[in-house]
Formats: sequence, C-alpha cells, structure tokens
Amino acid sequence: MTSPPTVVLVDDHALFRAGVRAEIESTATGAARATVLGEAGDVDEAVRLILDREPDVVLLDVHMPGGGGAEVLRRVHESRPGQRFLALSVSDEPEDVIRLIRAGARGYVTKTISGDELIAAIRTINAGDAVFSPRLAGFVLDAFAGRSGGEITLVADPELDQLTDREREVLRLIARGYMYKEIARRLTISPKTVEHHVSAVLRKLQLSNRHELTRWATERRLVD
Amino acid sequence: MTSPPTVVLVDDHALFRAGVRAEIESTATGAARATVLGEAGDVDEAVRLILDREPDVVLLDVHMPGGGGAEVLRRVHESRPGQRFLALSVSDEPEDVIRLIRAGARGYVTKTISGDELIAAIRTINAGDAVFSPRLAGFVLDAFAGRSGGEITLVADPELDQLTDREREVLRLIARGYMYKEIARRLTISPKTVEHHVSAVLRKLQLSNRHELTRWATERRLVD
DNA sequence: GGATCGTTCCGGGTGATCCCCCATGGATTC
DNA sequence: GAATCCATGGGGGATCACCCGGAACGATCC
Repeated sequence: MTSPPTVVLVDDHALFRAGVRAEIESTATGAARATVLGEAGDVDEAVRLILDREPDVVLLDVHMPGGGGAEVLRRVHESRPGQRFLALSVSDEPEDVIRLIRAGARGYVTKTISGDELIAAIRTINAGDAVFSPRLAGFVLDAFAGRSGGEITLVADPELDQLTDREREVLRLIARGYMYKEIARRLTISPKTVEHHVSAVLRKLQLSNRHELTRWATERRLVD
Repeated sequence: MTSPPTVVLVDDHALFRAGVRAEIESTATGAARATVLGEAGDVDEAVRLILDREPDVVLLDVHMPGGGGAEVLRRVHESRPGQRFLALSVSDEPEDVIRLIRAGARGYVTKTISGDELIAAIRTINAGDAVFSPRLAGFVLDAFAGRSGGEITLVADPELDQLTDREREVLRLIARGYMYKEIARRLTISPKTVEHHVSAVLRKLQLSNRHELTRWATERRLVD
C-alpha cells in the first residue's frame, strides 16, 4: 500500500465534519486510513483551502449555504481541473446527483455510509474510478450512458436545456404562482407574449397545464 | 458540578453519530462532558435502546426511515412519558419543528450547532428547560404561547385541523396538480363536489387560488 | 324534534388559462 | 438571399378555475 490519501472536508455541519474526521483518522486497524489536511464550513473557505492544500480527494457536502457543493466544484475546477471530488449527501434525489456529476464530481454517496465504506470510496476516487451508492449506480449509468472515454463530459439536462432564456424566466414565475398579467407586468411584455412562452414551455416539456409545470419545477428545485 | 448527563444517539447516519460522540466524549477541557450510553440507526433499535438504557437525554434526528424521530418519540412516550429529547435536524422548517414539539421534544437545534453549544443544550434539557436555536425561538414561542404550565401540551395544527377528511383528500390531489375532473374521477364524485371542497379549503385556509394552495401544501410536506 | 355539519349535487356567471390561427423584426445559419 | 429560430404582439374560442345561491340526505348533538 502506498501512503494514505489526503483529503479536505467541506460541510457546513461541524459535528458531521468531526464524525468524518474521527472515522477517517482512526487507526484501529493499525494502518493509517487517510489524512485530513483541513476542514471548511462554507464555500469561500472551501475553495481557498482546496487550492492551498491540494488534497488527493475533497469530501464535499451537497447542501451548503452560498451555492452548495456545486459552487465549490465549479470554482475549484477553473484553477485545478484535475481535482477529484466525492460528494456526500443526505439526499439521493436524482436531481441532486445529476447536478453534482455535471459539475464534475467523480462519486456520490449518501451519508448513511459507514466509515469503512467511506475509506474504500475515497481510495476508489483517488485511483481515478467513479463511486456511487448501489441504489444510485443504475440510475447514473442510465443517465450518462453516452459519455465519452475517461474524461468527464458535462451532460446537459435534456429537458431544461431545450428551453430558451426567456422561457425559463417565464417558467420560474409560473412556478411561483403568478398570473399571466402579473408576469407580463414584471417582464414588461404583453400578456399574450407570456401566453406564448408558457405554451412553448408546456409543449417542449410535454406537460398539459401550469399545475403540472409547477410540480415539475419544484421537483427540480428551480424555485424557492 | 454533578455527574455528566447520559445520552443516547439516534441518527441513521453513522458518520454523524461518530461526530456527535467525538464531540461529546472529548475531554479536552479535562472534565467529562457527557456519557454516550449507546447509538441507534433506526426507529426500532432506538426505542429498545432508550427503554433499556434510560438515558438522561436522547439526541434524536428528525429525518429517519421508518417514521422519523417523531415515531421514536411517540413510542417511547407510551412507556416513559418523562423521557427528555433534544431534536437535531438539518432542517429549520417550522413544520418539522412543530411536529417534533407536538410529539414531545423539549428542544430543537439544527446540526450547524458546535460541539460546545450541543453540550450546553444537553445540560439545559437535562435540567428540564427547553432549548431552541435563536432563529427558531421566537417562532416557537409564538406558536405555543397558550400552552399550560410546565406539562407539555400537544398542540394541534390550527390550520390543517379545521379541514375535514374529505377536504384534506381533495387538498392532497389539488396539490399534486390534478384538474377538478380528474379528482372527481378518482374520488368517484361529481366535479361540482370537488369544486365545493376546494372552495371550502380555500376559505378555511384564507387562500385565494389553487396555486397558493399548492405552495401551502408543499411547504408543509403534505405531498410527495 | 330541531339545529348543526359534512357530503353530495345543480345552474349560472366571470375571469384565467390554453389552444388554434396569424404577423413583424432581429439574429443566425446555410 | 432564403431559411430558421426567437421574442414580440394579436383575435377568437374552448376549457378550466373560482364564486354565488340553492338543495337534498344522513349523522350528531342538545
């Protein structure tokens, strides 16, 4: 075995960071498991820490104030495109998973994972492979079936990306419950134009009314 | 100082339990802070453990498979009505807070709390007082302003409880985006009757349209 | 027995939504 | 230059959402 991988912990919950650190650094087996180079509790701190310490793997919480793990991923990616990330989340929502994978995470496991499983996942990521919880593996493989070679391909949301900017803008307001007239006032356009955009959105997303649209948007966390 | 309080940890995330245990049992200050009698990762295990070990305080996660922390609270309450609970959650949604307080928790703090703050909260709960995160304190006081004496009063949801069973049923389907006709088919009643129920719900909840109703329901997690 | 309430319906009305048709100007593509 | 797409508008009409009043039946309560 080579030297243990180095990691940086990013999570806004100090108690959770303490738990990961305790599990990772425990030498119950006698062998060192991984080395924690530092911890961060918010996005800015995380980006600075990662660029400074250059860990083998970053353990990254999905839900954080200031943009979440995806924001950390994007900003680090600009400077260190090779940085490896393992996303840790309480959620196994397909939308959350997709978002992080698109942003460049090489793995995604839920926080129900055990310490030993986490160490194994960190080693796998460090070796350049991908890691996913069993119940997510099938889903992820389906969604990214057409990806190329070993490089990470940013996969577009096949549904949302076919909408124009204006249509997404209208969609956001529809999902918040505004009427056509109110949306028209806010965008300083005619209610008829709003109607046209809504119609286009419904057609493109293959939905039949604005109520389904509201559900569609909330399920993808496009509002609130 | 008397002997340190004893606690049981209930959370489906092993890593988080490890973090809490590490913080609680650390003797950096030289003095023992609290004693962990055991950990549980699901509802059944938690109920057995709590009734067996009889800890001073139970640290209880809100979101857990098998009914969540509220289920643990209810089942323990039947056998040990005096058991003290401190709810730990990633959420500060008023609905989650209300649910746990109604079920009998004496305190509710988010997982962003530090180890020292957690120890302080445990001690406060053990002394018989209530503990809430600063941003929740005002809200909780408002909601339970009319409670009696020192005993915990189960407070009904003043808004949802004024709806009849049928109205709640219709509300659920409205929130899911179904049209009146579809709801009528599902409940095998006339669209006019659906209309009547929706009207009653809107009036009772003081809402003006079904979009606000959808938002109201999703905010209280009555759907999905 | 009378009052109240929940559930089930009806007709009628107004405004909102959603669909079809259409047109213009601008940007991009071929 | 023609084709395509997007954003901006409009007319008209069918459907839906919401509200009004009324009414019948059963259960419950006093």
